Amino acid sequence: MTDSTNMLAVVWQRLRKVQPFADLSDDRFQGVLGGGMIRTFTDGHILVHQGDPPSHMFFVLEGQLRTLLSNEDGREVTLRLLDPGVSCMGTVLFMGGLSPVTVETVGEVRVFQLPGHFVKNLVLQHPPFANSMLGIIAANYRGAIQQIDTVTLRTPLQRIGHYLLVEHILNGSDDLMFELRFKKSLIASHLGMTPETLSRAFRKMQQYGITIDGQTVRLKDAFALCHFCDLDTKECCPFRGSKDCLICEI
Amino acid sequence: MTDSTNMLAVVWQRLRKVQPFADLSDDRFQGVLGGGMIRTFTDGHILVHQGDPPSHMFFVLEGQLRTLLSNEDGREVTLRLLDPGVSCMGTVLFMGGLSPVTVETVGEVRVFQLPGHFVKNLVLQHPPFANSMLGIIAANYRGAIQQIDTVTLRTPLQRIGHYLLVEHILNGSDDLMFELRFKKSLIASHLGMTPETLSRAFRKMQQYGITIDGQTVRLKDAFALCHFCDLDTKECCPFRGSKDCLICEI
DNA sequence: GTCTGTACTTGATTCCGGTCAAATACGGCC
DNA sequence: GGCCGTATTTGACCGGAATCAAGTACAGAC
Repeated sequence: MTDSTNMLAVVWQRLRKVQPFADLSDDRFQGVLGGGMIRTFTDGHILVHQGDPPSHMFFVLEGQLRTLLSNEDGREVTLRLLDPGVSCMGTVLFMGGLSPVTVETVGEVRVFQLPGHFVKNLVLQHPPFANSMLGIIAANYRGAIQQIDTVTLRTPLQRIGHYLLVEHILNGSDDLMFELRFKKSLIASHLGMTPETLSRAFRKMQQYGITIDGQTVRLKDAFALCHFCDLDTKECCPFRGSKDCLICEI
Repeated sequence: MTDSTNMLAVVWQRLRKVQPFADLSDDRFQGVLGGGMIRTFTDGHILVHQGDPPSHMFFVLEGQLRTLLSNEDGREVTLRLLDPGVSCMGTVLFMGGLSPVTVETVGEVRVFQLPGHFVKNLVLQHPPFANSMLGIIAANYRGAIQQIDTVTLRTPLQRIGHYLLVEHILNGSDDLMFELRFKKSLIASHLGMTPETLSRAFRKMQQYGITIDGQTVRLKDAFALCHFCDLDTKECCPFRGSKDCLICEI
């Protein structure tokens, strides 16, 4: 088996079942694989600069990416933190104009990149694919709205509580202990605060029965984070409406 | 001519040439009109509550709408301010789940509302429509990203400068005087600050040769707002790259 | 093991924007 | 014109997060 067949097998395995490819026929998916390429980058590599014309849609195969905004004096906000199976720049392709975001690797990363015109053609030729793309973009939009909510309407403590809650739910919420997926400085940047503030807020969370040690988060009980729940998150909570949840009670 | 024919004429005139309808055939557009309905609301009416399941996509015919987020203690951020010809809730339909935003009238408003399932069907049946929807959603997403940039990376003064610049460009940028489209408290809410801070910042703008008197904005010269330009906005600037622009020079 | 660089924590200080309160301007109405 | 309600402005004050500055923990190189 050649190296490139090996790689393709990896892509297949990673991307076959995720949006926007899940609804494609095997044939068409094969065509997609042929239309794109696999690339590997080292830590801190910039895949797209703010202001570049968008050329590709990227799918994370291994490692992590982040999308971010920055201003002239070097301050930055992290918009999204991407794990394997997740895509970026798909939206930007349809915005017209230049990319408002920068895409940067976090550690060593392997991505699958698909040319923009390829994605656009697929949208026009294959309605279910267009539908998937709509779903992806809409989901990203929801994330952006969530972030606006977070940075404008919540205190640092609430932001972190909410972030931990979402992570906990993503993690299956069956364990009272889980690992932070990203290093703290990135989380701080995502939540629109400095690492110092994040650190202090983590300490304060002990009052709520939540302790953070390194990358490990420990919860006193399954409902420790309920205090930070909101309508949006409640929808995804496996204990939704449980009598033990103080918030859901109300 | 009956009243309802009159109304339909208004809708036709307002919506025929705007996205996502511009690319539809007259026949299909007629079908769209038949599938939706026209409604009128008074000031402060809530069309959609945060947490409602999204049911319709709305198009402003006359008046203004705003979309907003709010938290438990009544603080709110305005996400978008909609003038006639603009739509909302289109994105939310494709997000799945409940609406993260509230939609509220600003003054008396006439809207055209199209059922969600109607929009979704059209997307599946008519690829160019799907493409338009992608464009709309992507544009909204760009707006959201712009807003994150604004509230996290810019000072109040910069936010307002940028806001005025965009308004100026939308206005055609041929006049050194233009009117604010929205009342100041709404603008403040959109920019993530209090009316007091907005007021003080307006005053400071005099240093840059920009005076605000009531709803009227006066610029010292055509380049007074260049100080607040960014890459994204530069793309839309009619004087882009002009030698007279201090910023573009660099 | 030490050394080194990075990430994180902790403390002291500063400053910006929010809050509260009061004054003022403005538009609609009679 | 005068009156009233709302929007905006202005001022005084306060609090919380950023900043600056050390100090600490930790992983990796050797």
